[in-house]
Amino acid sequence: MKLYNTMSRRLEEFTPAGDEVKIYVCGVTPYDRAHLGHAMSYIIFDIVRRYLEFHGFKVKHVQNYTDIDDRIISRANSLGQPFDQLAARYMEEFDEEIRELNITPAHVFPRATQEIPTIIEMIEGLVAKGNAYRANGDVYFRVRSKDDYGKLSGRDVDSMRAGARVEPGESKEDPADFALWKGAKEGEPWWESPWGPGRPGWHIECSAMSYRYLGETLDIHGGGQDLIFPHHENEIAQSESYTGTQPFVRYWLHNGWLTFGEEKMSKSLGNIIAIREGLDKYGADGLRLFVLTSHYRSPLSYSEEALESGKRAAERLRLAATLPGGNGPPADVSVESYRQRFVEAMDDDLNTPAALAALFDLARDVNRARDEGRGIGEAQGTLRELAGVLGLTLQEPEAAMGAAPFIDLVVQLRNDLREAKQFEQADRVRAGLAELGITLEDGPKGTRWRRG
RNA sequence: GGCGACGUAGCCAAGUGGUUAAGGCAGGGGUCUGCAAAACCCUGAUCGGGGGUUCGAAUCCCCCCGUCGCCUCCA
Repeated sequence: MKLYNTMSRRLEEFTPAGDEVKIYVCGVTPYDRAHLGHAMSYIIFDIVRRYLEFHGFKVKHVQNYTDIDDRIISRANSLGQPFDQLAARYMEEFDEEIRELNITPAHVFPRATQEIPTIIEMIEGLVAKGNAYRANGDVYFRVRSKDDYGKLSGRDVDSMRAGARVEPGESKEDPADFALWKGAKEGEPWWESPWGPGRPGWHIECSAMSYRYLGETLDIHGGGQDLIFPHHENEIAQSESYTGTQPFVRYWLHNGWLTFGEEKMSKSLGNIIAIREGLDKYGADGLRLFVLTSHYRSPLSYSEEALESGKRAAERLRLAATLPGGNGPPADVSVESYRQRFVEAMDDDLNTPAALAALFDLARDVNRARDEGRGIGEAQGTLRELAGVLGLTLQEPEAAMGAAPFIDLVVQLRNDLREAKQFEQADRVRAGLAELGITLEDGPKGTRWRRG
């Protein structure tokens, strides 16, 4: 299979370096609710993993939590609660959302605050090698000590200097240098270190955690495109300087943006839709379909219409895959050619829109065969299997299934009315259920109901 | 200013040199149904604009118009 490598800026045939594929995905900073942009990114990397496993690769997947950083501290302070309590709350929420989104959990979910020894060890190594220096209570990475700095994002240090940010009180040698360790200010959480009390800077935690759990070289490192610079650029600088091994990462994968209208969906623009809201409104499969109808490297724009479309499309696949077929001769559906289309599409840098198109065509074949009363078990099995590779559950939303016996009872009463030709009464029952979000379908084998 | 992405039917979105330009949603017509729903059948675009290369371009080159992202908050 081919993957687009941000480092080389082209498609490359993927082969892991060892027996298992080592994947590190940059996780969230739990300072607020996660939004659909995050969901998009983690759905995409879930597919990377599922598809690698589909191909028979053994995968080790690590996804971190950066549970200490400026935003967490400032939000916690403004809410008047301990930073770790705030982070814990959002990590819990995120875990639950991941579960509901049917995203395969990483094998390891390390947290920055629990990796302080590794982080300190790495910083010490960088200082010892001359890649980092202390300044007041801080430690900075010396960008000029790595001559290929900027190779991932296509920047050179000189052209960056103008825009580099220097906070008051910082004493960097070069404006482009970045913090590995930040000395604690009044009222900030801190850990003891050789440079005095402080906390890790942004970037170093990922280098430390990926090193600890996956080693010097990762097969795949992923995240949103906004992480290319500075985050991933800096990770490369730290990791390669520390280990002396190149490359730090063999394949860099970055997903495009979720936009809201014409703008990027982001906290700072205040145009976010929370994952929770999306799940409640469109369901896990609906959200996933929405994400997958676009290629992962392209920007995807949010709109209610597009999400609604995803929800309807998910329902179409679900019904095709689950409604029973007839007793007739097995359908004449060449599942192998569909499987081949699917694999070809996915092998081509995870072309999920094309892969989905194959699934929808297969669904049409299934439906057609069902209409003819033929056996469709095999075709449905293939549909379910391939949809599963994309992480679709094809399950009905689980909410409110406790009402099922009552709905069954009402449906039965309505059918009594229909048998008595009391259609007006029967239609009123149907309309009433529709108001409650229950759709009825009268078929030759009786009445079926579903949510939506 | 530097680097990058994008503009395909009402909406979302594949395709990047060569059969009739995928698929989804929405819409219209039909079949089925007591009526619906679901499903099935039929139905829509020459690819931002202009020029060029080529036997042949949505797909390559040039110019123009428009949109967006990154340049140390960010999946």
